[in-house]
Amino acid sequence: MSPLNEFPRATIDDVARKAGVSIATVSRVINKTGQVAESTVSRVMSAVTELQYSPHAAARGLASRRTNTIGLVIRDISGEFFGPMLRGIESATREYGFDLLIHCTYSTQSDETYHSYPLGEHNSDGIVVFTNSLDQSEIQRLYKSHFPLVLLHRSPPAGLDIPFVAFENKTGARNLVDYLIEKRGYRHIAFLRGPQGTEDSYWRELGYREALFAHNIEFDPRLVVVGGFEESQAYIAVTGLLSQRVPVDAIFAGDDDSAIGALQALKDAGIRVPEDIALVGFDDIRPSRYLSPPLTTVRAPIETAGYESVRQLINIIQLGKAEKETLLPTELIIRRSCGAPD
Amino acid sequence: MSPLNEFPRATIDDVARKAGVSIATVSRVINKTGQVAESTVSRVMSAVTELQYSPHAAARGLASRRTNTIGLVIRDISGEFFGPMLRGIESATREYGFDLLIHCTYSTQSDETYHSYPLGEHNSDGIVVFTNSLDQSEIQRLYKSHFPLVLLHRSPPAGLDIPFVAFENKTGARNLVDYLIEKRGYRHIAFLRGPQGTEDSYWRELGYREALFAHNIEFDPRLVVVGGFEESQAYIAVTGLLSQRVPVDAIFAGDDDSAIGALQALKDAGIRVPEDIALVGFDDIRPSRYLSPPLTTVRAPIETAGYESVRQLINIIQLGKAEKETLLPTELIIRRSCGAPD
DNA sequence: TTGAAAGCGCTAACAG
DNA sequence: CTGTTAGCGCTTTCAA
Repeated sequence: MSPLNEFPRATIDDVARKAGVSIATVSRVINKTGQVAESTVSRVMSAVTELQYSPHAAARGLASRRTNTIGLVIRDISGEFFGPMLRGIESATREYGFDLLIHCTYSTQSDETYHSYPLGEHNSDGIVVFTNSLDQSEIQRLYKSHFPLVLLHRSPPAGLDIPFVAFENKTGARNLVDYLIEKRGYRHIAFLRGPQGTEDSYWRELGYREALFAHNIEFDPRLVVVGGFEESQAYIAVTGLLSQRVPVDAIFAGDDDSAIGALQALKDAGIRVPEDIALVGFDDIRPSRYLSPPLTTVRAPIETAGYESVRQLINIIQLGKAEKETLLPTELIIRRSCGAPD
Repeated sequence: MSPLNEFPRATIDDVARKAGVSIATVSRVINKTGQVAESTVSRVMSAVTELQYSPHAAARGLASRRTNTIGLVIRDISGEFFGPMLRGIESATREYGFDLLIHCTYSTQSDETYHSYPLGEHNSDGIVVFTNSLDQSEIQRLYKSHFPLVLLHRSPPAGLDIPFVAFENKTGARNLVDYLIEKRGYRHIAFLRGPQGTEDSYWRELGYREALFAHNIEFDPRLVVVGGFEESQAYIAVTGLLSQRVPVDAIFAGDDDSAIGALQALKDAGIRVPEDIALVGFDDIRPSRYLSPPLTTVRAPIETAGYESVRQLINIIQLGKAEKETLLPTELIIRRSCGAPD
């Protein structure tokens, strides 16, 4: 009936039979566990090749209580951020010989009969949780069951001692705003926040405020609006900001996506960038260098962060421990949008 | 020793015991297979909830001979193409209740003792193969073992009857070049090929040639150079083309990435786009609309193609059949780079 | 409508 | 160095 299994795969028994040994020996050879005579090894190996034998992952997992798989939980696949991040995650995963299972929590279809946990001890050896893709209670549940966990671009909920990986957001933002003030002479710098509760946004704003404070510039709440880390929302936010008639000579968009929306809003309002108002972003996504003018921003090591999160996770799985906190440095990328010469 | 299993998960036995039924009944309730009394169902369900039971994927797979997982094989994770494609793939996967396993074939580490097949009947119910991520022999092996397979953005090797999903590349290119000739009056149109053996490039070039032919423009091989679907290579190719002093009034870059490189080459050579030479691409990736001038291109339904490939694959898995060929239509996106008014 | 029991293919003691 | 054997947690006949 099922289209599967019309031509059954070779099993460990087939290999054992063909090589004239027991399945235990085959297992030893395949997994390089225990001593096996040279001649036996080669007999087994040729049987493996001949039969095109590949161990059945489920059987292996069941017997060894290890899945050899790590899971990635994300909210959805979107934006310029995702590709590089996954590239880092995948390469670490493969480098350490694990498989990669991906799960998006976007549309939680609630027509399930029972609350199924998509990723967990039943199908992976540990998971990387991206920002707020999993709610607090689920993180807590996994944590309490001692399931290996690493958080990417978010810190753990209060009281939970879970390793996490993030950018040096505050320092990056601080350096950027310092530069705007010191080298380019701006004093009325607006900030475009990310969505409510985004940690990245929180720390970037803190860096922004610190820079203002360090230069004796009073923080003006009217200059902080919500750009939502997103093009269209940023457009609206900046349009609104301009209509307020508050003096603004530069805009720090919390991320490059919102910078793109901001740029459009400025252009549509007939404002020249950077002559009338300067614009800077954060992340250095692909389109940023192609904008007119090219965008000054802070380059975040997105791929490295992904890689590192998996490395830490595998440390937990294999050694039982990892760095509690991995903060990756950023780099200031100066382009024309801040008024710098080409 | 192992950090795992310090707090063992609930098994089907635990649930059965707590609900006062046999494990067979629990299985029936969970999988909605077979008749179970209303009252029994609710007893089982509350036991499940209470114990936070989640079926062990490996055990399930071993017993049922189904993994409930589909695999994606790609060469590497790169470019603007990847994100949207994966979004489509993931959403179909989730919609049909399958898990998604990803494998990159980029650096085939050959230090494996035996040739391991990363994705196959041992860990997935079927796989989607992206372009040329898997060599012919491996595709053949899987095909011959009747393993469910769908090819994405490539057609099957000769003689193998494998369903595939792709864009209407030829029609898209044909429409684009027709437009350049008919509406914008260009006659000396260059073409930037993709890497050797790329099917997308092959069909796009065919559309380009058809359009020339249909308008009695002789095909000039000097106008076809290799842009490699990549920024830096396209830069070099276009720079070389310009130095040849062959008349060119428009460039059709085989994809948008190479269009970006071409644009830079033109600018660096002091050539105005579109006044001196027009430029068009294919794909409509994110940066294209932000270039100066914004890029005329052909929008390809990248996400839909991903979605569709999984849908076809699941049809094979569940019904044993699928469309042999799914070609998705493209859309002409006119922007300033081809000389069109804003 | 329910339960008993036989595996699924493999790993990991434990013997030899 | 090698073989025997007992499960891993679940699905699926087959009986009741």
